[in-house]
Amino acid sequence: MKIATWNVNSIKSRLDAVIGWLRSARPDVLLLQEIKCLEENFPSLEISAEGYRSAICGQRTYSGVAILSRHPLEATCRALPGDDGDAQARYIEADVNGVRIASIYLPNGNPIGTEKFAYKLAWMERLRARVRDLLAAEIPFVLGGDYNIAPADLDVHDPHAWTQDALVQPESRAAFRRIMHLGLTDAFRAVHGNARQFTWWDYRAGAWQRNEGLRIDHLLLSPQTADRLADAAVDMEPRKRDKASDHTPVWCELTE
DNA sequence: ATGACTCGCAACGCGAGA
Repeated sequence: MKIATWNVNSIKSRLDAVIGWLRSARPDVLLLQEIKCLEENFPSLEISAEGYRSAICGQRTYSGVAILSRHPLEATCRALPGDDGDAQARYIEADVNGVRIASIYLPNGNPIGTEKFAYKLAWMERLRARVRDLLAAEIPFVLGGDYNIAPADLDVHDPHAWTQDALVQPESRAAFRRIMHLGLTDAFRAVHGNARQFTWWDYRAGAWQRNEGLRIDHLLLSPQTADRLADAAVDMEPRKRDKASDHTPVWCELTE
């Protein structure tokens, strides 16, 4: 079972790229972030024509997440529990082939010291509670998405240049570790050890051409799915194309 | 360089992203 995640920075602008990647990479499940549209405007027909069902959590202009699946999927929730007042479309969860799968768009949190940063940390605490509950229920899961966290300096092209950024703050990284320490596995790291590999490159200043990026998109596996981890990688091909998203897909393969 | 691009909105520049 191949599960991938990709922040597409608008599904409307990236529909051809997504369809092309579905055809070439043939994932069983593709998690999308920043679809930037309401559910009613999501191109479900075009996606369906490629053989994929979809579950959508949309909003106007910003954010928005989706789960595409070649297999039947049943949405289990369309918001991260823990704050009924949180209207941002950043979390959707579904069961596919006996695996609970979530598409996550974790808040960016910049600038640090603002309510945006506090929202990020609070959101991460809610995510930790969700992970704790899934583990307690012994539900096998894969939580994939744009975590907006570069877990270590290895995941940052120039750590010195990023010291004031919410994506690398000690509080951000500690919150990420609190989640990981519940017993999760970072699929890319489990397969590739300390390889230096980014998943996002700024559109500006030739960051892509200079390979000046961050590794902020992750697939986090529960113990039962980590047992089944056969392979994982970052696919750089979509980032090379014209009109690319600033993120590129990350995928993992689970044995059946 | 508090920059640089790219997106949606529906402005005819702005906010947000990371």
